[in-house]
Amino acid sequence: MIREEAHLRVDRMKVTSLRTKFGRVDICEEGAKARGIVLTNDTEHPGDEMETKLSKNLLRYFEGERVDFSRYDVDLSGYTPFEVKVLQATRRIPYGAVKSYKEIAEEIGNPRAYRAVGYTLSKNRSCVVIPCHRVLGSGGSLGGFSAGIEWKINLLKMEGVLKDPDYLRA
DNA sequence: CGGTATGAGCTCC
DNA sequence: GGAGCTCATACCG
Repeated sequence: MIREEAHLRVDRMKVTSLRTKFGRVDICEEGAKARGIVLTNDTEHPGDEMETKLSKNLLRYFEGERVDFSRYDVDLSGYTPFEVKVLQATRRIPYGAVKSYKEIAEEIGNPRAYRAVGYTLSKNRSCVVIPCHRVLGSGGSLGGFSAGIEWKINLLKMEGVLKDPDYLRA
């Protein structure tokens, strides 16, 4: 019984890679639910790209289109209640906008947990759909990014948030 | 810049 | 079940 359920899950699982101008992006979907979006520092590409609604919209996004991912279903299993609140608050940041770690902490009713907010975002499995690149330090500093700070800079520049000289003073 | 306060989660005993 | 550690922070001098 457990085996059959596991099998069904595997059948519903789609994994593919997208070629973007910033590097390869790996995505994993289960049914209509985003399970993981990984920004890699890899330029090589395994081959065919599977077409799904999410992959098509991600490609549009990486081409510079203003795509809203806030209605996509995202897998939040395995996260603690605190982490879920952080990730949901982060999801509500619109395209081209930013918030600070502290503002996220305040929004979820735990104003001094700004440091824990950063730690939580470092564990975000679904980049872009949960736009953790839109969370910066409170003075406008970049903060960190687990996929590499270049990704954060590129995405923010693409969304029109950062002008070129801005990231020189990280 | 450097130090300190700070909270969530994890590991070890 | 707590001490001790790690973090993508904030804020002050």
